[in-house]
Amino acid sequence: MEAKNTISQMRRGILEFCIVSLLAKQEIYTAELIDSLKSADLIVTDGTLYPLLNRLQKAKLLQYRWEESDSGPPRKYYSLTENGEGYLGELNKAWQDITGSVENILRGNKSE
Amino acid sequence: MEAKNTISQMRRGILEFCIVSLLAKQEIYTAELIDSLKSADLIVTDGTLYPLLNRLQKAKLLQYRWEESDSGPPRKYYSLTENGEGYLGELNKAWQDITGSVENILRGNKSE
DNA sequence: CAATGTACCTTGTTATGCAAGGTAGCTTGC
DNA sequence: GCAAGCTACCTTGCATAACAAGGTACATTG
Repeated sequence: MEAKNTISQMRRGILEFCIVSLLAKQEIYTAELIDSLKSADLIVTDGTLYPLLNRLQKAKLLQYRWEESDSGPPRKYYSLTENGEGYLGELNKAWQDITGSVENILRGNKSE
Repeated sequence: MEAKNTISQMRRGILEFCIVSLLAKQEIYTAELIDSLKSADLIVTDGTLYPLLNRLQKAKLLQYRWEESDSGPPRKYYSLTENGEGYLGELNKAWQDITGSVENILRGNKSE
């Protein structure tokens, strides 16, 4: 109800982190990416993913190659570039910082 | 560098969760809120907070009362409404869901 | 009564998730 | 060999929100 918008907000940015993490493990194309995210209970549509992947690719964090399919048009298989690996490191650290901050707040570790 | 935008994206929504959590513990006004968030390493400016607090208050999740100060103009002390308590429960659950999803992805618990 | 400081608020910019709609390649059935 | 349907990729328009910058008002202090 009230929380819906905020909860999708919570997922922003985290989504990119998850995608980069998944791509660090294996080459993957968009539909598979959506399935992987869905099995981790992060719902996304392709209208969200394509712009995001293009953005990361233009930033040289991702690369892709075309691969033909047995059952339809060719697919773009994405993977991390070397820059992307470093970027993943930054995101990992940021994620740990954020979960740490949230835990501090929930536990009430205030400096007063 | 590259990660800056995404890292602020990560904090979106989480910020609101942290604020509601802090307000669940005690009445507090904006400057104190900023200090509390800062000691948990979540940097925010008042240009972010005022609109957010007003939005939550209009949604009847927060209430406030004026209190005079010894050293300046009066302050708005915010606290959770009853609805706000329920909302905090929703946000707590959402946060747990999200951290769970991220852990699944990082660990590679995919259903394939 | 001017200067300073504190507190609250608004406006404009930018980023991005998402829904909806569009293009094109490939297969299947006739 | 072509129409229909599926799969994959991409774009446009909208709504939301963090943030910087700038503004108003009240209180204290010299």
